[in-house]
Amino acid sequence: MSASKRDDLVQKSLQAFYRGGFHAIGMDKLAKETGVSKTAMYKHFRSKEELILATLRLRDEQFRNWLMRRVEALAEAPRDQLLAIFDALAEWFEEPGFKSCMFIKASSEYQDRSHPIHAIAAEHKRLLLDYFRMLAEKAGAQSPKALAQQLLLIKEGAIVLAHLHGPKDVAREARAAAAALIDRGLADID
Amino acid sequence: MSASKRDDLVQKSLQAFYRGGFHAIGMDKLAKETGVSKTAMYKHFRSKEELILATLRLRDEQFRNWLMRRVEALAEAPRDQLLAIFDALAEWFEEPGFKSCMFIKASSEYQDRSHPIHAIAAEHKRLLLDYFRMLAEKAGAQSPKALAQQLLLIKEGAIVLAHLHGPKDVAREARAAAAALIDRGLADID
DNA sequence: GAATACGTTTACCGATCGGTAAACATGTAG
DNA sequence: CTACATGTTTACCGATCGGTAAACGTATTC
Repeated sequence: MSASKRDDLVQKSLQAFYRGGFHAIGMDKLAKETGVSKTAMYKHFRSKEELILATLRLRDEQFRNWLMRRVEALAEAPRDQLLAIFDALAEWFEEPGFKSCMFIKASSEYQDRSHPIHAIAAEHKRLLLDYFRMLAEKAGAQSPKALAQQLLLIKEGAIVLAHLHGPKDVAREARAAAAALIDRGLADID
Repeated sequence: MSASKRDDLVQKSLQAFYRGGFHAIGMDKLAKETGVSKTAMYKHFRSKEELILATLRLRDEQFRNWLMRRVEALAEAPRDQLLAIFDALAEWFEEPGFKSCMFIKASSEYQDRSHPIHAIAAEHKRLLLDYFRMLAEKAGAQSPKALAQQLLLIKEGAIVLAHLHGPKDVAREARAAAAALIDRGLADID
């Protein structure tokens, strides 16, 4: 029960931090929301920072898993999968609880690149970049790295603007921009 | 002296919040950093939130002014000015103190769209969108609104990734993506 | 049943949070 | 010089911050 209780704590902390922010959610509030006593929390994690790191590791796994599964479900050909990224994003933006990206928010609250929380956020984006590049390679892009980076730019921008302005036009224009860049990145001659 | 002292407080608060984050910088620390006593601060602003709003209003003005002047200095033709946005961004990313966008960070810490701080951040991006659209119109884009939105997506993504991964490749790929979308958005036939 | 071990709750720590009241300068008008 | 207004400092408020020690309950082992 101990291992699952720890997982339960991390899962519930993840939701609380996602909804409320890292600095804004204190350990007392977290104990109340998760139903785990403060002392119990400090038995599993030595500090708030380590708990946050654990929630971010879980979120990284959850999100990338969700995205890959969704992309595979929406399209088969690598080229179409690159575009399907933005269909998946559109679905995410429409979810009721959508509140931007956990890692963008983490890097906003822990701004120093040397901070472990910032570093894990950067790593998450790096892994997404790797995923995009793999798809771009399979699709036969002239420069998979450049295309992946460009698509990641659009994805991050879309998240930020969907959070600020609502999902309305954002997902559509992100998809349109991505389609144009994919077309261009896969053309035989440019 | 009163008016300039207030401006001075806002200016110094802006720097402190930009470097440290909104929740992380308390009013005591702010008093110490700005050299203005806490009571004096509360004479000018009824609450921390109002002070934050004032810093964001100043930042909005500063940033949009800087961007427009820089774009005008870098290019003359509207089409080139659209691209020059990303040259200006590249310069910004290379500045020593660059730590993402104040408004992205504000919306990360005050996530509810109904919150005044979130709202002012959304408004800032809306004003940038208007500026981009005006340039796109002057450049003769087929759909100025769509092109402006796409360029804004890239800009926001670039800021996020420059903050997370450093300025290295980000500005270059942002510019390349923008160039492609501008080409496409200004073509007579598509 | 006594002793040991382990996880939970309760109560508490000093520091800091946002915010305020009262004491204290300082300048100006009569 | 007095009287009043203005602005600043000092000291303080209850609440909450991240984190901890000790009391307590419960199960296992001998």
